[in-house]
Amino acid sequence: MNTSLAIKNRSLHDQVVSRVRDLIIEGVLEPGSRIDEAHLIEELGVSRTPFREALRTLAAEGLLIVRPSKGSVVRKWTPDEVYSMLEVLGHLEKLAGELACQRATDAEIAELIDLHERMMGHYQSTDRLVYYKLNQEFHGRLTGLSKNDSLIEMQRILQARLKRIRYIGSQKKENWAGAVTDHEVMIEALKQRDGAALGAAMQSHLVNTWDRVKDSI
Amino acid sequence: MNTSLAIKNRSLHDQVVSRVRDLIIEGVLEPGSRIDEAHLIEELGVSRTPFREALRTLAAEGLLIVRPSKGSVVRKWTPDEVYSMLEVLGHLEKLAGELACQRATDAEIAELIDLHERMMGHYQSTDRLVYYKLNQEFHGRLTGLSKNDSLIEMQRILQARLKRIRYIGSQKKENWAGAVTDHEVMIEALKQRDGAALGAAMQSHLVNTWDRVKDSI
DNA sequence: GATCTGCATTTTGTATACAAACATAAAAAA
DNA sequence: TTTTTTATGTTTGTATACAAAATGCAGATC
Repeated sequence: MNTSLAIKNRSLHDQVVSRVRDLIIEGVLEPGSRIDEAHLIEELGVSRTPFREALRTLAAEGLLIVRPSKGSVVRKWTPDEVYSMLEVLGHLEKLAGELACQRATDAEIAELIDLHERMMGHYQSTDRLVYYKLNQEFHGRLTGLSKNDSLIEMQRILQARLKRIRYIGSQKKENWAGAVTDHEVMIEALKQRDGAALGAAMQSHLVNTWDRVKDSI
Repeated sequence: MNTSLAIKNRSLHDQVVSRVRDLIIEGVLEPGSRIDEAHLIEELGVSRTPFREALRTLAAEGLLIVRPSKGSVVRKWTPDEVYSMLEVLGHLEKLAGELACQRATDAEIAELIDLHERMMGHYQSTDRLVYYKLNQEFHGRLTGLSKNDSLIEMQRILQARLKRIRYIGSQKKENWAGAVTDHEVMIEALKQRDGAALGAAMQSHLVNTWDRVKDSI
């Protein structure tokens, strides 16, 4: 019943939060749909108290909305909201790119280049899901190289909110090719430690993301 | 007992969250100190369940840390963390300034100028606390003119985390004068709708903030 | 047929009880 | 004296019970 909750050394709260977060991000719980407390606590094998605490955490992360006395619903983003998130995320990743060029070690850059190569492999073999997952990791890791914890945190929150939408946007073939081109430019700038170029590339990558996803929201 | 919790049309959760948030921001609950559940529950006149849900929300906002089985503590920022927050906030407010110049109406700009004038009045009369409060409002309102909800939200989170620290940093007289000069530059750029200048001014304002606060962390 | 009203059912919100983990301090051993 | 052990009280975590609110539906009314 509570099979996958058996990870040790993590509080029950954290486990419930990440379980439900995954259900939202993966689309098992559809945007706009109501959270069925009774059903989910049964499924997760926890009682209402920790489950509801987890809902509060997820609401603060922006993944769902708690409507007083009317239950919680999975948050559904309007096109305007998606645009605003991409606008901010693009700006944040621009900063991340600039800082990464200043602060990353050569080894860290090499690792990221390696990750990029692996992504290219999955692009060649049209392994969409693996590419998508590595792409999330790529953006997270690159932001990590900024060595700025607040930046990393804000990027992670926005990335989590956008995950579903980006997944949908990655499903058209021509979109994918465009994203890959963007990444090539980013990697080139990172190799040269050209902060301005990397920042600009990351920002325009997210502007392009809007073009790719806007029709599927 | 639960006197000030009597605001209508707000869920108990929201009321507890904002009450405790205020206690943290105002420094009644000191950074690093443990949250005395029993005591605060008594004080607020609520039971543990909604109180603990509120703690989860505040933890997600970054104002406190829940240590499993060891209680919650008011989050205490390291100098590095404060620097990282200011680095991000400066960058976000730079974007806000640029967007505000594009998207704000003339009336909105006039209102902000009016707020600025009022701040100057309180600067003249060395009314530090009022100035400080209006200053928070100024930054919030200016960010609001970006018309970007995600940006507004991220700015608010960071501003809440930094509130105490900025208050401390505003206590030296020469610091205050510097901040006022920054604001003059910002208002001038806003009047001209010069996005680049306003963005740069806002960013450098936050860089200067670091200089003002760094010794009092 | 459409809308309203009242009741039963379901769902949500809060309080409380119990169990588990932790902290403290006194007693025992080294 | 110092360290370890054990006992005790306190705090935290979770489950559950009860109260309040919302929802759905049947019958009444227009």
